[in-house]
Amino acid sequence: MHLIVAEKHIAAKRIANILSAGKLSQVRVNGVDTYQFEAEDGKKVFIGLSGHIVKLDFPRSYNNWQKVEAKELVDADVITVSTEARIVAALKKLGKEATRVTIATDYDREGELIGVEALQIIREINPNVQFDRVHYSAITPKEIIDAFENVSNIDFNLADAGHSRQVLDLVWGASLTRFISLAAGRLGKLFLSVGRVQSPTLALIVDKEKEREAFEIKPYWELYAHLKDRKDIEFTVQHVNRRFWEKHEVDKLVSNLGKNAIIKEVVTSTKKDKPPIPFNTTEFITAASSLGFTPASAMRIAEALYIQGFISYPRTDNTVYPATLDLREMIEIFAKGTFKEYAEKLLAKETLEPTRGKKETTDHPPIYPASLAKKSELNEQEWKIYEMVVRRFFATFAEPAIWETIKAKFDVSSEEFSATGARLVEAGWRWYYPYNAPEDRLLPAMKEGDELTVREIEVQDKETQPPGRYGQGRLIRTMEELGLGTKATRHEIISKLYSRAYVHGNPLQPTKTAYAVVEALEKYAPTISKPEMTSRLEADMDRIAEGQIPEEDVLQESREMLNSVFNDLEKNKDNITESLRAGLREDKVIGTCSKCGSVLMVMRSKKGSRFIGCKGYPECSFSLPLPRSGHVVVTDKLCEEHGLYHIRVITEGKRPWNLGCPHCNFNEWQRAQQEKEEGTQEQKAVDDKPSEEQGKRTKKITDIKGIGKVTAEKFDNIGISKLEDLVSRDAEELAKLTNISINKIREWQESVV
DNA sequence: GCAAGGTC
Repeated sequence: MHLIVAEKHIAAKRIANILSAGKLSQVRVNGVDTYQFEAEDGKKVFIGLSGHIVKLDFPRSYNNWQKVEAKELVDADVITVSTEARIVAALKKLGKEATRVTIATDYDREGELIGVEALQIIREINPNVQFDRVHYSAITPKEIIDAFENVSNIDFNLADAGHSRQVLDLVWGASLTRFISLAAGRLGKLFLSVGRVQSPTLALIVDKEKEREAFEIKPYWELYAHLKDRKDIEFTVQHVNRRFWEKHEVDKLVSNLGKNAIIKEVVTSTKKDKPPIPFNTTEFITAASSLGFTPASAMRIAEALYIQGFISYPRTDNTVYPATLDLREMIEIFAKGTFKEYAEKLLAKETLEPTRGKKETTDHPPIYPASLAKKSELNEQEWKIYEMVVRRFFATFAEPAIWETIKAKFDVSSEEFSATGARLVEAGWRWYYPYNAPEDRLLPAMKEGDELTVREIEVQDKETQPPGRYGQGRLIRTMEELGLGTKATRHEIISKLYSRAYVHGNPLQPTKTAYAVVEALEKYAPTISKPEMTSRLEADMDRIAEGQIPEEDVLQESREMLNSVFNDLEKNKDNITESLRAGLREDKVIGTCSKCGSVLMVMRSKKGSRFIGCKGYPECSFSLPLPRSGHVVVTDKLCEEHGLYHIRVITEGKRPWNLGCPHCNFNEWQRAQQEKEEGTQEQKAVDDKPSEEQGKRTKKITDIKGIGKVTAEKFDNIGISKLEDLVSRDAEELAKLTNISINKIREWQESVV
């Protein structure tokens, strides 16, 4: 039997479909769908993985943060543990029968590693199995058939390169995370994380904030003249100095200006505005940002569209359509339906020459629309994203847009003014892709020597602005430029910074805790706070992939470096603890106590519950309640009534909750309580009963709303029959074992508590 | 409980 292993289920299915010419059967092996058919040379079985099916970790004995020092992780053993039990089991079962294995994972470094991970599992059971590798960069009949006619060998060096990345990320990340968390005394859910990608990203945000703080705001003035031509058409021109730094200068100038203006020079020209390049993930996220989508939601929606078959694979670096894609055929799909007129116009062209971006890779094609959707099939947000992908796809085949521009110079009492105008004369690609088009800036027809009247002189007060904070879209772009993260992880890294309460708001604003962590790292572990760690790793991985250096040497050198970082860290542990704690303290300040004027801050009672308390305690006993769970983030928005900072509560996997001013919130809660009391006095006795009953009833899993027989059986299969078991197990693990969405499971777990 | 990278 010939076993073919793809990176994901859908890829296995589509490849099997192509190679069997549609004559395949679906067979479930250990709960995993596989695709099989009889070929001339025997039976072929296709299985899809779910990306990595194993991960690296430390042995269990290193798990206790308090007992095992962070430094010990540097030279600790690194073991491989499986994360996809069902798939691993299916691989073993099929691998035992196989005489030949073909690795058909994605054509990139991680794909090579994912393939080798699967192969190693198979070889444990079947050491002598024959194996090979196929390469394709789009799942089209031509590419797939070519690939299987030209099989090549697995590149173990390339997989080693990927493996070295895994080891370094784990060793550096886990050890420094543990060290910083222990030093700050932040254990449990509130730990402070450190990583090769997240820490330099956080440093970008902190550095930007520091730049803003250091920025000196300076006033300046701009001078405008509102003119009127002979036909009474009005327009505005600006003094060529643009910015005046002294008010008296501009005042003096204004006092000398007369009522007449003369056109000194008119230059007209045409400007070509090139069509946009195909979407890769970063380009897509940037475009979606300008429509108001966050990167995480844009990717979530793209994933949903991909699963439904409406768009191609959304995680790609590639900005060049591979030659094997039949582009005309792709456009023909849209010759009916919503985009008919656009498709027809493109199809009328003799040749279709798409634009190409700078990045050409082998992983996947750029993102393109894969099938025709009706508006009624999608929700509003999905439609917006889908429409954008379709329009962008079309725009990449369209002509440039053509603008007519005018630059004119004016003389008012020997002072020079100027104006520019632009008018779109040929929409070109902008007809297909009308998003964020610049507006026409119209100027009346004019020629040199024309005389005009000055209707009014205007001086505008302005101030220089500090550099803007990073919006999520811009941050993703910057991360890509610096080589931080990958197409599939950048938006997740940003989500991570939010859920660790390192940042809040959009554009992103760092907390004082983030300042403290970044400063500690920059001082004592600068390697991991800079993007250069990634570029250096990339260079090392290239050398491993090319066989110039063994993986072990790179790991050895890196561990030595990390050990010397730890020497520094341990020498300065007290300093680090002090500065981290100072940062954490600052993040807890809510404002000033209205009763005694002392500082109000987030505190913990002896029992462990959280509240806002006054530093003047015990003389002053003012306090406000806080929600029991989630990160409390103090924002910089001030309540005008109470002078307290607004609060946001962040829980991983949930939308942030803007609680607002804690005092206002408390007042509202009190009012609601009172109304309830007044309205339900008599009903109270009745209300108590059901809750008692509920206490007795919620013993069985099926008592939870949304869990029926089928779901209960799924849980039973993995050994969960009691409510306590459901609640105490890790939601993520349960999601993997049962194939039920993690959010559902969390919802059920929370409904019990 | 720790990272980053796949995929869902």
